[in-house]
Amino acid sequence: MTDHLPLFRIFNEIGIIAQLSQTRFEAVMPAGMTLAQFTILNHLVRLGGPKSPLTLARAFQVTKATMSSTLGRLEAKGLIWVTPDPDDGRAKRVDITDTGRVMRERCISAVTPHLEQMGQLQDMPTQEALLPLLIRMRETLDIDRNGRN
Amino acid sequence: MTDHLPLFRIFNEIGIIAQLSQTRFEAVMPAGMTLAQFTILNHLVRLGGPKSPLTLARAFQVTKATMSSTLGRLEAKGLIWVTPDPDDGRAKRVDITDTGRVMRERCISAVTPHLEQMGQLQDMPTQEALLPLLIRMRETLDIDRNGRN
DNA sequence: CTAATATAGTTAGACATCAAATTAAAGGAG
DNA sequence: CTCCTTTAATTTGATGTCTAACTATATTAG
Repeated sequence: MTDHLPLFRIFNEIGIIAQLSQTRFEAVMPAGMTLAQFTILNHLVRLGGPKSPLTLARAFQVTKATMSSTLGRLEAKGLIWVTPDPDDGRAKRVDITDTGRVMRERCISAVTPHLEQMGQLQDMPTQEALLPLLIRMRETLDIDRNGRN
Repeated sequence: MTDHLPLFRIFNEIGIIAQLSQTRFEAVMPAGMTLAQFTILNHLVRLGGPKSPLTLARAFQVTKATMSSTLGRLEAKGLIWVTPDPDDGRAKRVDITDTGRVMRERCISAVTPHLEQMGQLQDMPTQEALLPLLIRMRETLDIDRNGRN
């Protein structure tokens, strides 16, 4: 099987790369910060808050349960701020705090040099070629998925 | 940051694809079987057993602790067979059982049709182009890593 | 031979993740 | 207005994963 279907090998390589790169990121980040947590802070800064937990879950394609748990940790650390949605009694609104902004900056400062260094190991054309292929692949998986949220 | 470094976006896409594809696999596999567990069974069949836990950990680039935990579950289900290494009192030898072989076959049968269907959504040239790029990328990450095992 | 170091595995504690079940609120059908 | 269904979020229990600390055995230095 693994021999006949290149797709299986592709998924295999992707899984290993995802694991290795995530571990690498987290090793240089401020203590206790994970990629999942950073990504949420970054999203709130770049696209602007507030966002509902469900919106965030969809943006990162994780389940509501996963988002619930990660938001809980961010809130406990004072990096985000969660309030009830005044327009919908079921929903909440999540936004980044000033502490959260500072933490995001620290994460970026910590990670950027390593990212640049890694980028040099890999030539540019390779990177440029890779991205569109990956995006198409992700979209294919996405279209086909049974909406989890 | 995410806007300036293509490498960051690449890792981002890879992370999402890894997550989605793994979840997809596990949804169609026999109940209780995970990708990690299947991969170990498959490895033992394809390359032949027995292998030490450490050898397996290296093959999949996970820590010994991770391998220990997954092997524990496979053994509890009777899918593998673990014995002390007669030549080295610290080591163990892991091999697949007949039950394990049957389970591996069931996993392959369950997953293959889905994999083929997904392969058709993605044209062949794209797949062929992708794999070598990913392999190079993984090797780059690998060379640079601080050996975990 | 003994002491220091290295290697194989396990355990403990944390986090992200999922599926399934639960709670609470909103919306729609009569 | 009441009942049913849908939606937002949480909780529970499982898995894979990591790091750090630990045990036990092997190897190497003196």
